[in-house]
Amino acid sequence: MRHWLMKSEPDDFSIDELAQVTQEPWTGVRNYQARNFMRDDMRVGDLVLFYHSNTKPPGVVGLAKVASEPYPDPTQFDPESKYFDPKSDPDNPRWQMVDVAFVERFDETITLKQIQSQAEALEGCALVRRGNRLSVMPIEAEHYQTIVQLRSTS
DNA sequence: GCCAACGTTGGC
DNA sequence: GCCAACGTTGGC
Repeated sequence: MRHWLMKSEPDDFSIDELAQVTQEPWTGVRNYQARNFMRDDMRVGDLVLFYHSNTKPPGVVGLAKVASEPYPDPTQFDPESKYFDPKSDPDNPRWQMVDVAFVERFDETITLKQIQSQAEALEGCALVRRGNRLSVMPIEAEHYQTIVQLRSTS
């Protein structure tokens, strides 16, 4: 099983909303690298660190899991959507995504600051690399453990 | 609000 | 194919 981190701005879609709806299509990813991870590498049941970006404080706020095979993101064909992509061909959709299911909401956010304090253990982790803007990224199993263990030490 | 980092676009 | 201009992300 692989581990992932998926970012969302809580104003857009938060862990609380995921907890309410239980499962949600991960629409709106418009970055090829992030798409490729969802399309090519995710498997149903993979665990996901749910990350809130552009908020105070940014950090991991809970756990989710991959809940579907990849399929075309419908918002790319919806002219009313802010994710509409007029260049995407319906016969060969450009953007694929997966559904994500709620697993757990943490009582307290594991802040980016806490995560960065583990720089040594997280060597090579995309999340702590400089200038990283990927919204979907793989996390090594050991790094996943390092991050989740920050729950009890906070 | 600022700005560094990075992706995309388009002229050549 | 290069690269400058521009747009977006996201921490601070």
